[in-house]
Amino acid sequence: MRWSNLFVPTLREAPAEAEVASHRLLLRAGFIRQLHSGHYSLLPLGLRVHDKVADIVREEMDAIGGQELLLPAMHPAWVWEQSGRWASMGEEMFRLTDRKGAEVALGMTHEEVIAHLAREIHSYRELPQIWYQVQWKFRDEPRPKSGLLRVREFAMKDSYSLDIDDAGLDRAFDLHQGAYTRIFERMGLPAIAVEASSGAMGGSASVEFMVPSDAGEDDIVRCASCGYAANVERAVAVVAPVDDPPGGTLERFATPGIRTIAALAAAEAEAPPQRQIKTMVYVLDGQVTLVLLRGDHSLSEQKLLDRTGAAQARPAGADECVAALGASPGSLGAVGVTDLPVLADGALEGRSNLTTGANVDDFHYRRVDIERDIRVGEWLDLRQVRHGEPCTACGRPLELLRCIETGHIFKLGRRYAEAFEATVMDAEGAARVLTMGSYGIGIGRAMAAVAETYHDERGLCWPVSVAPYDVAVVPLAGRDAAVGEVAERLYDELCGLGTEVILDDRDARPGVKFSDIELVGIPYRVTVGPRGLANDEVELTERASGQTANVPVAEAAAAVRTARDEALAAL
RNA sequence: CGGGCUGUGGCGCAGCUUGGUUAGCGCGUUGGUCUGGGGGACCAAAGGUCCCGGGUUCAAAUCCCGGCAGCCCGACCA
Repeated sequence: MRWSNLFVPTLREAPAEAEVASHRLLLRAGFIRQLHSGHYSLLPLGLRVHDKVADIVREEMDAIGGQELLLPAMHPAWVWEQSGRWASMGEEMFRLTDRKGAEVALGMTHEEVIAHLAREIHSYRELPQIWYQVQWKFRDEPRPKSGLLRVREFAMKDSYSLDIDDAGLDRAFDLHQGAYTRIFERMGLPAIAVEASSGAMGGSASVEFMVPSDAGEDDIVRCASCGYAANVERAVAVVAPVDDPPGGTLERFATPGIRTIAALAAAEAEAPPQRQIKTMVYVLDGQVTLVLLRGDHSLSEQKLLDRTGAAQARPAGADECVAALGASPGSLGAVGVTDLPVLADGALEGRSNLTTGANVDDFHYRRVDIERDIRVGEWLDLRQVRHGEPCTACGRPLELLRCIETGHIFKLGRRYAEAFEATVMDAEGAARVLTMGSYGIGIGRAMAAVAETYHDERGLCWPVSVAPYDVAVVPLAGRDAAVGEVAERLYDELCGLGTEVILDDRDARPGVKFSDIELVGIPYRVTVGPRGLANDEVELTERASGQTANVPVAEAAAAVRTARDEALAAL
């Protein structure tokens, strides 16, 4: 490809709305353009990277026996009604009505469609199956952001395993875990497989693939010494015991104007945060519920959902607190509460001589013994793990890492197959409901994660496996015709060797060409100039390291090919 | 959904507080001359519903009301 024919609208300055590196650079380098919040056009270079990512995914899916298919992006409402998700999905699903008045939706995932298709399997002899597609998903995200990282329409590779029993599902799950590990390795992404919550999907196992990045939206916990890794939604850590001095009888005392844990700790020597009870009022599926944590701990809402099985949780409003407990946030507590469910985090178990709100504005209780004074309905793990807390497996400090979720695999079980009556005959002639797994990778998000991982102050630095082109040949022609001829010859030679090459044939100054090529992030640059040609040499520069070597013209193409192949093999 | 910020040529911005020349600057774009190994110089030119609608006023990019869009934080989110 000649640069002069290529549509690469590079920008010298990043548009003001772009904040994170991948967003800024993909815009500046002419890979993407926004049409609308959360909807991006992939320009020629962007599409090439996107395709390369998708092709790596396809190769590894094929390698574990996956079969590619393509399902509709638009679904009739009835398939979602059949699984019960038409009602439960809420506003995240784009819904519309066709000319006949029929309700339809844009698919945000395809479990239903797969389960419906799976009815065509009748015998255990036809199992197992792994079906996958690279299809556009539509999700009406409340807040699209960060370029390609969080959008409302995006390509996802989603695969689904169909098995007759749990052992088969386990096998399919393990195959996917292996495939995902190879996929991210090949893209150069240092993805960490972590235990995760399966969230609204349910299921017995759930692993997320997380790429560390400040641009991410998820936190994981990792133990560098034993390898334990989990999403904070699920992570556990050792809680160092707190020494409670001997207490005594419960006592109410005035705390005028004190509304926060910190303010109470400042006012009361006997009430440091770890000796307070934090009382949070939540509405779980419509039921007002008290959630108790140690004062210095914070609640993980996902844990609350997972542990209680509630579909929805939201903090109660101030008015709801007053209605339920008679006081406003800041003076709330669970002492004496008998008419509301009380959930408490395990870190509070056995504690005494604590301080908490008295359910009267501007009053707290001291010397609370949690077993004696509070009727705890259930003890649950609800707290969010903090950086540096000891690992439960090996005792070493855990690290908290911000990450981009690039893949998620989980076992669905029989929920969807049951809803669609996807059953097969087993060897004994009995009907058995299929069990399914569901496995996703966001293609565009993975691409953005690579951009987040590989860039510098000059621009993008794509790993060769996903780079839009392998090499750029840059003639510094001026009026020197020989330079142009050598560049053309090298271009042909490189194409012939199977490398993907751009010839920068623009009549532009060297600085312009170099800057653009570095911004775009082509892994190798061959510079052809009169200076080098005087010695029958060209320069070979590696984008990532900036290292340049002089190479005889006759050997240049082969040198590029070798360098590329070696880099590819190293991934 | 709550909080904050922003909408002015393709991109980055100024002008708005205190209404009043022909709406300006840098970059980019087009033509030309020179230049030719890191965004070069000079000359000439094109390019604008100042987000939209209404209002106030002799007069609105500027003030007022309403809307829309975008970004950030939070909430939410396989």
